[in-house]
Amino acid sequence: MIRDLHEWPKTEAEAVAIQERLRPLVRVEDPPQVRTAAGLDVAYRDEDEIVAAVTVLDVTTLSVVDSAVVRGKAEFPYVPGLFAFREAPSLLAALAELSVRPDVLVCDGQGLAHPRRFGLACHLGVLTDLPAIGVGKTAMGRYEPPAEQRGSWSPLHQDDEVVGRALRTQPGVKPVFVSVGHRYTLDAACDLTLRLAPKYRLPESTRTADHLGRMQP
DNA sequence: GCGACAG
DNA sequence: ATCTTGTCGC
Repeated sequence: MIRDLHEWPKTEAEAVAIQERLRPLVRVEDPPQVRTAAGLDVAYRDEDEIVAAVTVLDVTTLSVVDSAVVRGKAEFPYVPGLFAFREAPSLLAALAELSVRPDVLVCDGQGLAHPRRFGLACHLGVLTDLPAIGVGKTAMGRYEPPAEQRGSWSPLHQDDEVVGRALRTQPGVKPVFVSVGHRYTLDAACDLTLRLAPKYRLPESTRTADHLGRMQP
């Protein structure tokens, strides 16, 4: 179910090699019916102490139906492009404590919108084989600002390909950056993001996970 | 040398 | 990510 957890990298070169090995396992396809969505977020404390929080929401009511929190240590430094190696171990531990298996992971970061097309959402999706999407707060690539109204979007380009979308979840507010993680399509990922963000810029799933992690003593 | 750089 | 005052809006 969860692969490669016992061979976490010690160097950046090992980390890149793992990304390139797992990258072909990403599948882009229509997701099955989504009734619950998990929001994942990590809060940072002192030095390398981190708190991984996961909340599972009913996509229709946006109510929290399950949650888990795990305190841990960052086993990898923050390196742009290798973000998953810092947060994924604790997030996977938190996911393992859930009693409800979510239909999709909504990750705080990128999926295919990544220099090697294997961001956090792809990594978590492949390791768990759960559908996953990435909803980031900053762009990894170039884009034209979408129209000001909620729901409008524009393609996010990296090199010469479309790796995601800049999606306006609230009128007149900076867009979020949506990309496929695993077993999802870009269209479906944007639909889900809009359903999860009826009131604020970020999906309710990441907001509740963020609050939960921040609340931990 | 200068700017970029998920969280 | 986190460090931080006041301000605007619901």
